[in-house]
Amino acid sequence: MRIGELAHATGTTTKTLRFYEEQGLLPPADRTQAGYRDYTPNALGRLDFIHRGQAAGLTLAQIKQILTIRDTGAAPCGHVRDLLTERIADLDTQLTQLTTLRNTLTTLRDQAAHPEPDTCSPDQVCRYL
Amino acid sequence: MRIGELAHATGTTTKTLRFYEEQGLLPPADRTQAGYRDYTPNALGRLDFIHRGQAAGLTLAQIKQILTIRDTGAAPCGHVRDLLTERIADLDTQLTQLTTLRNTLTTLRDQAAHPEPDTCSPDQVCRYL
DNA sequence: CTGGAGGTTCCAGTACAGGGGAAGGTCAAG
DNA sequence: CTTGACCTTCCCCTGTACTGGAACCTCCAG
Repeated sequence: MRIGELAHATGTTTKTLRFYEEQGLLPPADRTQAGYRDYTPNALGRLDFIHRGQAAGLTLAQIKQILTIRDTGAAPCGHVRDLLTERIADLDTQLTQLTTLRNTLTTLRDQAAHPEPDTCSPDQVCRYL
Repeated sequence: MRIGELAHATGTTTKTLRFYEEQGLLPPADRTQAGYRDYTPNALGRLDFIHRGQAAGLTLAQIKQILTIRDTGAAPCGHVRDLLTERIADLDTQLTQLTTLRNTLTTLRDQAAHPEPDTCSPDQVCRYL
């Protein structure tokens, strides 16, 4: 399977696949005599996994960690669970912060709905922020 | 007021202040005979505003828009209100997506809490993701 | 044999908000 | 007179996940 086919089959681009290889997410592909990359169907599953990892908000570096564990022959379940737990904690922090920010901004905007430009000094730029 | 004092007073760094000047967020400061930047106290209010804008999640580019309007002599209230509205809509989108993701990840992690490594094929890398 | 669609490598750039550090000028204190 | 703190400009680097383009090679159809 050539790089263009694989890209098409997995909904990505040849650029991205070469990038993943360079980053160590995909093992160096075999080459044809002409020097073309020649992928086995295994690459499909691996790319699907990468996409699932990204959908879960993992970074390529984290996905690479899992793949590396898998490549040594071990089952990465434990590490995956830890990463998911960490990611969920991050999400909770982020959700809290964004909710607080949303409340603050809503209050500010409601105040700005009745502007009194005269009470804004150039120094503070804008009373409503 | 020299750049170091201003940086200290506003809790930032000289690097950042020069960067803001370069980006057009701060007007070019006056210079002493020696070529040192010499700030008026106005810079304090302007920097506070920049920090408030950042705390609201605005980008430097958006903050610059507001400052440019203010610098032409107009009150930027309307534009600020629009930016806040836009920002709140972005937050709502983000909150929805993150909440959905959080639910998905929680389900995945709970499944991964009872790992059955044998049922994970190397091809799919990990059953739990 | 030629054209076009693929492939190859390598270099550079995107957005974001700065940070690191070199080479040199300035100023007040000791 | 020198030391040290501060200032100047300059260019490159950080992290993230790619994307664009140049110059060149290879394969297949007409």
